[in-house]
Amino acid sequence: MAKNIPAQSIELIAERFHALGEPARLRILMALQEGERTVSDLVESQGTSQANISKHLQILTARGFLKRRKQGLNVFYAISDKEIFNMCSMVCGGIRKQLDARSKLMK
Amino acid sequence: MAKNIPAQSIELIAERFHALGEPARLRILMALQEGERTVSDLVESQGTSQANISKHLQILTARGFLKRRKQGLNVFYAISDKEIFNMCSMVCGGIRKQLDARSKLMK
DNA sequence: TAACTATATCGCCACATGGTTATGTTTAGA
DNA sequence: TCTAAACATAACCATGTGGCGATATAGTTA
Repeated sequence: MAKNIPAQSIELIAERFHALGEPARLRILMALQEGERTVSDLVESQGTSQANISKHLQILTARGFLKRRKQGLNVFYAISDKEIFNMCSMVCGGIRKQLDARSKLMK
Repeated sequence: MAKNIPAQSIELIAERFHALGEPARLRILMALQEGERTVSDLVESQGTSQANISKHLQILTARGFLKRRKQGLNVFYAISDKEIFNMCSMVCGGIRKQLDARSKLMK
């Protein structure tokens, strides 16, 4: 399946996981799950500074998770790789398994 | 699919992605793909310090990716959640798509 | 052109993190 | 019990990173 991943690619893969390993960025992705949003929209819904949102959007875009569309004064961001959510589901499954195993040990 | 993820879980998901967002840890996972290994095995194959390997193993274990088995003086680590590799495959797919899109722009 | 709005970027600071060396702990064997 | 081996943990340092406020830039409108 995921065999024989060239050593060089490891860095690229890590970069992507790293980009997803930040609650603030995951929250942005969740917000975008329902459709494209402007920076201002996100600033409002996430309750953090505009500079902060822009920085996170920049990272997610550079890693290929988001796409940018400029329209007048606004910039719309949208999910460009929906696989993200499958990955989140997998992670959730793992967490569930881990919690189950832990609660069995506690019995 | 991955809808309605409670806000509280976001932190847990991020923790897991974060654990995978480190080349050194990904390399350990790749090495374990072929079966369980002792800490010494990994120290040798990864070419870094034993303390460093142990620290990474601790993180991967705490996040539920690895399991530990002690035998005499040795400690064997093994993959406990094979979904990791599916996730890596997804990420690789994303990278490929991104590179393709980029090379088309360069034509 | 001037003023305003939306976004990007910069400079800074506090904190997290990866790596190293040194030390502790556990287990096996003499 | 003493020593040595395998691993874990602590202490430390250098670097990376998330957050903020301030500022620059681009596009709109008057």
